[in-house]
Amino acid sequence: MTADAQISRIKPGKRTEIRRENERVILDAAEKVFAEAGFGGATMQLIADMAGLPKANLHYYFATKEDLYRKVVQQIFEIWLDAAMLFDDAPGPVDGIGGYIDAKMDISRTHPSGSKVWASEVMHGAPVIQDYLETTLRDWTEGRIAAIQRWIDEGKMRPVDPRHLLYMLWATTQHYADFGHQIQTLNDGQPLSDQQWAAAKASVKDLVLRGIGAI
Amino acid sequence: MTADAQISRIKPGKRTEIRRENERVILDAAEKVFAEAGFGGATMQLIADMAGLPKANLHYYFATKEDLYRKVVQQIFEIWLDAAMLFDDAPGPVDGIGGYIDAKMDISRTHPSGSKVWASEVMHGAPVIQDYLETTLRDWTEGRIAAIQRWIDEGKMRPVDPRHLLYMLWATTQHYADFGHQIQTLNDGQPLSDQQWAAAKASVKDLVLRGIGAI
DNA sequence: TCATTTCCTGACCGTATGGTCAGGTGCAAG
DNA sequence: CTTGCACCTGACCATACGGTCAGGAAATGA
Repeated sequence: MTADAQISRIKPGKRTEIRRENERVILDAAEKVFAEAGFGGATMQLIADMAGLPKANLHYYFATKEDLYRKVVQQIFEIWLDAAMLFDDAPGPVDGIGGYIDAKMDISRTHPSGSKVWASEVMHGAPVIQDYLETTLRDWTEGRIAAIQRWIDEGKMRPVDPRHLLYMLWATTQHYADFGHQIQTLNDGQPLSDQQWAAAKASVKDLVLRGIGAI
Repeated sequence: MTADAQISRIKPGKRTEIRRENERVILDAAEKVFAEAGFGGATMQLIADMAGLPKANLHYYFATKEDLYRKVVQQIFEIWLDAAMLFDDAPGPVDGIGGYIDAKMDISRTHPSGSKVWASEVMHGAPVIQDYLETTLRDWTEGRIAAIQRWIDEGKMRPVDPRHLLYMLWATTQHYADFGHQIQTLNDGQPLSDQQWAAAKASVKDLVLRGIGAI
């Protein structure tokens, strides 16, 4: 590797700027379209229109529709994992589980499309991210189960099945993204306001933390 | 209307028998295919193959793909509503909510495809069943909220937000169908056994009923 | 038996989709 | 200025899909 190559990599020129920006625009558009129409219902033309680019340009950055979809799902998976950090350093379930609920509820509000794409992917048998489920997600889950079991052993919460508790956390928090349209319809067609979101978070935390006897 | 017409309607011949049976076969196949591939990913050919019928025969019974899909979704909606009966006659939250959880968990096990089609439909903005959401589901929800509020007023459970409690019930029970593949993967690739299903039901009921202070 | 209705289906059609490609445009290094 | 490379795109192609239809098979009632 030459000094020139290093310099050109350190200083990103207009070229790499364009690539980065266009990939971001396309991925954002794709996430929305995949969430709204599903993989089969989404078309490259729809994504191109939403991204404001010609269809052929999409194929310049992403070889196939599957390739683009795979990138979208991977992007979501990383957001999930980042939120999971909250669990780690907490001294007990109130901070750990409570903080995790807060983080996941925030993601459901800020990244509803991502959550829907993930849900759709899993519902269809996880054809793209099966390996992630079997490695990263499984490892993460086992670690969290151990943490919860530790809290139980320390008497910080009731002896509940950690696995089903995790499922409840996932289900409840993601429901506000995946079924957001249903919730909005039952809210007189209006999206939840800031206050309503706060109330939702408080309700979920209250119900769960009471359920596990942490408060 | 003539007497003949009445008689022929009372006594179903082989004709109506054939129609009923074929419609059932097609609807069952369609439910599976729609659940596995989504509306856009499902093809009439796939449904026909799974039903063991020529594609043209599907169009004899169901005019369009949308028509077939609509019937599938309506079929699921009726199952949901039937399960909701459990709520009505219960004297308190332990029977009412506990029974509702039992019923919905059973449906998640016996009708996973239906649950997935419903979830997919809602995630995509409920293009087909929006009117159901705004009428039947809204009315049912308001009625259940009133029932829960009554239990709260009678001191049979803690004062929780009934609406978010309902969302938690839906989310948690349907999660076992919609995310069944993920749960199976985290269960060493094996479907939940009878005992594991019983444990799941017990965990959900325990967590929820403790959370609302009913036990 | 005959007439009528329902049921069935192979072959076909128009369209929309994912993907390709040749030929551009414009930036940047030498 | 020249060269090279990344970027861009209108036009095109093969395929697969939803849906149609003509014509036949089977059931039913008179």
